[in-house]
Amino acid sequence: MCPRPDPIMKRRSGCPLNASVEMLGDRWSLLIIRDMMLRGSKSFNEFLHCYEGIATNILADRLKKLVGHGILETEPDPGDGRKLIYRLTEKGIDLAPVMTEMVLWAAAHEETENQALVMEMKKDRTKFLQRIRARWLHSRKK
Amino acid sequence: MCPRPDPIMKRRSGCPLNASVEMLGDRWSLLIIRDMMLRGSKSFNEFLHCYEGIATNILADRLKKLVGHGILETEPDPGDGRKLIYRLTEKGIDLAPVMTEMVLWAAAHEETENQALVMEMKKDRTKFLQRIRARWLHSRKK
DNA sequence: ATTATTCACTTGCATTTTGCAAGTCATATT
DNA sequence: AATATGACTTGCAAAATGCAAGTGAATAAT
Repeated sequence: MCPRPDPIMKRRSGCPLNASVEMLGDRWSLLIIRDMMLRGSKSFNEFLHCYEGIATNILADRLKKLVGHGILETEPDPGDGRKLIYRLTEKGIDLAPVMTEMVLWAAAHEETENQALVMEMKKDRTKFLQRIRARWLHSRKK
Repeated sequence: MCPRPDPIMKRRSGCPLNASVEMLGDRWSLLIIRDMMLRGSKSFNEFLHCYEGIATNILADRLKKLVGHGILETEPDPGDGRKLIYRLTEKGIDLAPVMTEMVLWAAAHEETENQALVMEMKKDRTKFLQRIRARWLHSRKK
């Protein structure tokens, strides 16, 4: 009885950076989260049409893992029985600072596009993060 | 003549987050950088004995890629001809804020160890980053 | 009411990456 | 001269990735 839902998920180490890397250290997870935060993507098809072009099987796998890690949660679309709505959890939206630092780092050291976004982040990091969180809060209240 | 050394390295997209993910989005790169920043590791053997246990071929590959991305640089050890000294470049040490946010995120949402480090980061993020950079500056002046 | 389309996935299969064990080879140490 | 160390390669099995082509339920069009 009462089988603990997540007894000891074994990690390579207890280091917090390692925990992050095991959840997010691949070529797609953070891009999915980016599309949710910045473009408001929330369905399989919207993720599928991200600029980088993820394959359907990989996307399905990553969504499953992100939900499993409590970074995303799902809800059936009330207006369309085929659709599933994906949303960032609190834990998920808390990745905004990570994403911001990664964007600013690359923008500072590589040739990248979307300078408008970078400028907005650089100008006032705190305000930018507040805006992302505010949009998220707004989107989740029915 | 004059073959441009890095003419157009093609990425999946020009998004700065994608650039970061393509350089750092795997299960080892950031752990190597962590060991350099926090433990002062600087040789192949030191990286090899990180707690998570990386294999020699993967380590060699990651070091090569990190050097290729300008995140690390090497220098032969003046005292021992077998040894190579790896050091973080300016671009590499600039990853400190990324690492910090990833650590704080995992510490906030997962069960992790090394609470001393986490506390130090949380207490005063700016001061923590300054200390890391100061140590790095000190280690690189001969 | 039937047909076509959309949506969120699976499945099969080839390619690539990862991981382990065992070399290799140039210094260093004894 | 013999042994050990440091930084890698190499071979090979297993896992992850990527592409194309399904599948099956729910909706939209005719």
